Parts: sequence; structure tokens; C-alpha cells
Amino acid sequence: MSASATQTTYERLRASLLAGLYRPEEKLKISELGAAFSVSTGAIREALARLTAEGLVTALPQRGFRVAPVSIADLRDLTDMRIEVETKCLRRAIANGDLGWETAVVAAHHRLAATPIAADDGSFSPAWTLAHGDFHAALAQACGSTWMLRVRDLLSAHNERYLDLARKTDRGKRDAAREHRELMEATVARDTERAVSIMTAHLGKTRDTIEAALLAAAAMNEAR
Amino acid sequence: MSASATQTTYERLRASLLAGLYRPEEKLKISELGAAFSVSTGAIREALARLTAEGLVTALPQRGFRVAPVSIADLRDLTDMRIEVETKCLRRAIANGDLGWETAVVAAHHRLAATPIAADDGSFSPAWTLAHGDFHAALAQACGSTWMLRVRDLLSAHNERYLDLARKTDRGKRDAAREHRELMEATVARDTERAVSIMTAHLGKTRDTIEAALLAAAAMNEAR
DNA sequence: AATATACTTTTTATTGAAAATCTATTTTCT
DNA sequence: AGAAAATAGATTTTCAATAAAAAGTATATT
Repeated sequence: MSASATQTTYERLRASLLAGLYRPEEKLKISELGAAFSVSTGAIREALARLTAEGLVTALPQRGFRVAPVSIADLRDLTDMRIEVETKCLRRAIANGDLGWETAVVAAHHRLAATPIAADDGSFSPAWTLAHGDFHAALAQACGSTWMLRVRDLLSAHNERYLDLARKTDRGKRDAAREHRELMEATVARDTERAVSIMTAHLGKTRDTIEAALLAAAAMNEAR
Repeated sequence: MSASATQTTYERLRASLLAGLYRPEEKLKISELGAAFSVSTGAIREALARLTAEGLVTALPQRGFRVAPVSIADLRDLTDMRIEVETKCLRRAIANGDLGWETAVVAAHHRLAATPIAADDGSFSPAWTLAHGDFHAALAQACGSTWMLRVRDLLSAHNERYLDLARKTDRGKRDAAREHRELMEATVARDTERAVSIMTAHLGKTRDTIEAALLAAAAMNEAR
């Protein structure tokens, strides 16, 4: 095995979290996780410590770890920030990006467009989720700022968690494929203002969709 | 003891790191740290894991932990990002902030202005460093966005590390006290554009000062 | 019936030592 | 001499046992 156990445990746990395998505020019992991943509690603890620093997990001293909570307020705040950062990245990438970057964007879009959005059970397919994340990452990549990309990654991770919560709603009511295509086209055409405006609208729509899903879920819970 | 051992260890280690107690790229030996803080390797490991997620420490699997490197390129990138985020926070804070916030800004400035900048050995005094950090934090506080503040904190932490590297240079050549006072005045007067422009200049000057110090240090190393 | 108290169980926190891995040095061979 | 291999030493990683704390449960008390 190349990487260490703690490293792989961290990655696996993070992936599970982003895939929505655990519900928000659910308690993450160290020994259970250890059993599930078949590593010692030490490794789990270390992974959880890192996830805590990322904000994906909250730690209460002497009281263990929980999945970070979600809320509509946080989603809105997160999206505001994402719009700031993603558009800033996009502007800089369009200004700085070379042909290699352009090619990567086109490639990532092609893969995204060719990947079926829905899995058998009606939720987002994992392949689509991956391709979608990669496409957005590809757009930002040439921004030339390590710090911007780092913050972008952090925000994306948190957004992915929300995306997953909304994975059974509203799909198809919006033409996400078209939004992505237009975003790609404007970017490759180096039409900065158009690309930024599409991106802003795209992120806003995503927020609205998730918000609706969260409200629907809350209403369901209310009427249990 | 109120908090847990891992928690306090994390905080202590982080403070040491921000205070520049360990040099960039210095190896952080787990057992040594354990002896220094008199806790077990597990606690150290957990603290280091969190610091790794924050980017203050780098982890090489099977090869331990090191203090994150510094570079002029990173400083520039960091400062660019800081200017983006700090000004965005400031704009929003000036728009949203209530009297309580205004009061906190004035108070933080008063403390900063009244704290001697230099310690006996000529470096920044810890009290000044603290007051300085608090003043800048106070300015941003009312921005109304948790995410923005979170990112701001992250960037500030990294900046503090750089500040410390420059702590023996150039102090006095610039009138930081005046910059701070003008920043406070423009903010309290709700003069957004003026405050933003002072902030931008302030962060830029800080970067230049640190850059000069880094170059000087590199030259010294060259000619060892 | 509601609250308080003592007891039990579960879970977290912490430790130190064993196992695995790396680094530097020495030795061997071409 | 220079490269490859072996060895020894140091360090990291992992683990499982112990201690401490919190949560839960049942019993007693007001």
C-alpha cells in the first residue's frame, strides 16, 4: 500500500461525507467508524480532526464528533461566497488561461455532457457528480492563484454536501446541461462578462433548487 | 482543566506556529513535540492533522510533518486574496454594521494605538500583535457572512506567520499607526471607498515590507 | 407525578509500546 | 572511484488497553 492508513481513512471518510452517506448532525461514533473501515480508533480520530478543520465535521470536546449541520442560512451564505470566488477565478482564468487549459475545459465539458445525470434510483449518478465537479474545477484551474483555488475547493466540498441533499428533487425542471454548455462556450470564446453572468446565474439557480429541496424535506419532517 | 488535552495541544501548537517559534519547513518531530508539551504522540498527531488541513503544516505520508513553507510567490498570492476578502468584508461591514460594531472598532483601535509596538528585543511585542489582529478582525466582524469571516481567519493566520518573519525589519519606516487610525476613521465615518482604498494600500505595504525582509534574510543566508 | 439520586452502560480521550517505514552510513562489488 | 546493496538507527504509524467522562436507566424521594 502506498499511502498511510490515516491518509486513506481520511480520504474515504471525506468521500462518504460528501456523498451524503451520513446525515447532517448525525453522531460519528469513533469505534463504529473504526469497525466500518477496519482501522483503529486512532486513525479515525486523526481523519475526523482534519475534517473538523475543514468544517465538514464539528467536534465537541469530550462529546465526540458530528456531521456538520446544514441550514438554508448557511447555504445562502455559502453560495454568496461561491459566487464571489468562482467568478473571480473565472475572470482570471479567462485572462490567463492558455490553450492547454482551454482544451481541458472542453474535455471536461464533453465528459460531463456525455454522462447520464440520473442513476437507476433517480438520484444523481456518481459519475455525473464527479464529472460535474471536475468541469467546474477545470474552469477555475487557470486562475493562477493557489489560494483562490484552495478556497474554491473548500467551498466546493461544502456545496457538494448540499447538492447531495437535493439529489432527489427537481432535476429536469432546469436545463443544467444547457447552462454548462453556454458556460463552456462563453469561456472558450473568452467572453468574460457573459461567462461570469452565466456562472452567477448558474450558482444562484443551484442554490434555489437546493433550498426548495431542503424546505420540502423540512415540511416532510414536520408532518411525520 | 476545562478543554480536552488534544484541544489545548492544538491551540498551543498553533499559537507557537503563528508566533514563528518553528522555522518554515522545519521538521516537526512528533516525539519531541510530545515531550515539549508533555502529552502523548496521539494528541500531537491529532493537532498536526488539524493544522495540516489548515495549511499551516504539511504532511508527507510516512515521512512526518513539517512547518508549511513560505515564499515570496505565496506571500503575493496570499496578499492578493487578502485584499479581495478583507475589502469585501469591510464593504459589507460598513453597510451592515450597527453601533455595537462601530464601538468595538473604536475600542480595538484605541487598544492598538495605546500598545507599544516594540518589545525589549526590538521585535513586535506580543501584546501589539494580538491587538493588531483584533483590530483587523473587529473591522470585518459585522460583514454578516460566516463564510467570509472563516476564510478571512484562515488568511489572517497565514499572514501572521509572515508578519513574524519580518518582525525585526523596517519597523518605523512606515507609519502603521497612522494607517490604522485613518482606517478606523474612514470606517466609522462610513466612507466605504476611502476605507477600502486605505485597506488595500495597507495590506499592500505590509506585503512589501515582508517581502523586503524575506529578501534580506535570503541574502543573509546566501552569504553565510 | 415530578424531581432527584445512585448505578450501569456506552462512548470518548489518552497513553505507551510494538510494528512498519524511512534515512543515513557503511560495506561490497563492478 | 563510483554505484549498488546491506545494515543500523531513528521516526512515523498503528494498535489495543486503560482511564475518564457522558448518557442512560432504574430506584427512591418529595
